Amino acid sequence: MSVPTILVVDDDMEMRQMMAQYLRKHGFMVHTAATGREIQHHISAGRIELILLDVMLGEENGIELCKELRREQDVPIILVSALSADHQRMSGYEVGADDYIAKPFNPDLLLARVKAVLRRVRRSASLNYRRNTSLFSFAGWVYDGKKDEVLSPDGIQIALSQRETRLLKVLLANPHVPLTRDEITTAMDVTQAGDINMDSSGRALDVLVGRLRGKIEENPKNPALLKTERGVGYIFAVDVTQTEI
Amino acid sequence: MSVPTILVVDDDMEMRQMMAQYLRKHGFMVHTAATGREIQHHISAGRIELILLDVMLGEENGIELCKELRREQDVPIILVSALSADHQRMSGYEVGADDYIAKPFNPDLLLARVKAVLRRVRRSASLNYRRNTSLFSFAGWVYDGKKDEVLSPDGIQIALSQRETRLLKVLLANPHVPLTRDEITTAMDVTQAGDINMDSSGRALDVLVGRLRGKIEENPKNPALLKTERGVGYIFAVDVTQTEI
DNA sequence: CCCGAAATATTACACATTGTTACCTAAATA
DNA sequence: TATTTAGGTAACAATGTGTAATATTTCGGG
Repeated sequence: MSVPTILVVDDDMEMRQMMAQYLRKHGFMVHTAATGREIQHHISAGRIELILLDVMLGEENGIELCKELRREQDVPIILVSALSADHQRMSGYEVGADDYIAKPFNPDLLLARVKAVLRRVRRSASLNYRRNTSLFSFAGWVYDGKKDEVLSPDGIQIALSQRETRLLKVLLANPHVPLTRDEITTAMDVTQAGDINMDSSGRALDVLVGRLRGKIEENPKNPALLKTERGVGYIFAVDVTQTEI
Repeated sequence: MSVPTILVVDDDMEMRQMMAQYLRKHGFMVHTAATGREIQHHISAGRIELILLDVMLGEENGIELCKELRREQDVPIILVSALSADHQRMSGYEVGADDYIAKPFNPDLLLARVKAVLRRVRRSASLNYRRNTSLFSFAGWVYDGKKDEVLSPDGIQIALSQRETRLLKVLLANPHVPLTRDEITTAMDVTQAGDINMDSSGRALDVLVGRLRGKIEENPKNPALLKTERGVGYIFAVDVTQTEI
């Protein structure tokens, strides 16, 4: 199993099947389980992306199970229960559930809430992922987020140093925004954890900008891309007003 | 503003204040707003970690606002509304809300659900962070996964070069395992995406090992930690059989 | 339009990092 | 033991990067 899968846990077979079928009908991969033991089994076996957990699980207690799962795992859990009093709901949230749905429920609403939780999880994941390796491109310039080089609009590879790459990354990630020296300096260090901070006081940034211009600008003396915003800092932008013949 | 803050948006001042006060009482930083315009303002001004958004916002429509916000932002949103019919709830989830709470609500339950969403967001974030920067330690040697330095068992900081750090990281991550030159070479490049592959043919690795030994070994000529496995490669290990006086 | 102060650019230099090469030593093997 | 082979290391070269000194540009006020 490697496709993200929802695990439906309920000791009532009918209920279990109903939920599973409904979710499958809407395009999800679904596995089912009836006991806590089986949950563990599924989790260690593969990629469970969300657990729909019944609170009253025969001998076992869904709340307890949820608490245990949370100790080791970060799998999102939606509790489902016939107990709908506020204090019962709250104990569900307290043990780390992501949502708490009262039975009987409207299956469409269940679906909506499942989607909401998944959306949240996936979003956070992809955002953080991008932070490190996404592709940046602007005005035809492409940085692959990995190698120390950029592709010019003509498709020519231009090798950069590590430091130059980081500078470019920060600027490309914020096109048309004038960045202050401090912002750039900070961002360059944050960009790649684990470095001695660059001293934002000295002229290091200016020198670096100069070097980068030397590599990516047609005419470094009169930069068309990496421009200076006097009194502010630098900006990566295309001047649309500029009349090109 | 730099502390994570909850933004409460409701055109009814009493309601707004009530929610804000309650959340503040429970340790949250809270800002309030009455219109969509103000939301934008708060978001661009600083770190809003969660928005509690009333669905019926005078002239404006919370659902629409939510949809718009989602287009650009990833801020978690909990919708609050007097409209509690299933289809109304569902339209809330559809536009990307993380939760939908019906008025009137039990403030404790609101709090629980706010916490549930924040927990989810923060968890995902910190997990992804760790993915890149976990801590390695072995036999008293600690590498924090970030800075280019290690702590010796005596707690002394030893500065390393980038390359040395990567080598150590690979070795620390596989203690007691003899690694071939190829494995080390590959791992060092994979470790940090975006590099020209190190040529595993030359003697670069040997030289690097020598340099690292010079920094971390008591007696570099007779290494006690970073040992050579002749015909294989290198290994980071403590020889327990060795009788130390 | 010119001057001077402030901001930015550039140049020269110092130093660290890192790979290569050549030569040396130690270990394995016949 | 002689020979062979793997690993160690010194010296060098190519880069990368920051600092400091110097040059240049920009912009507001005479």
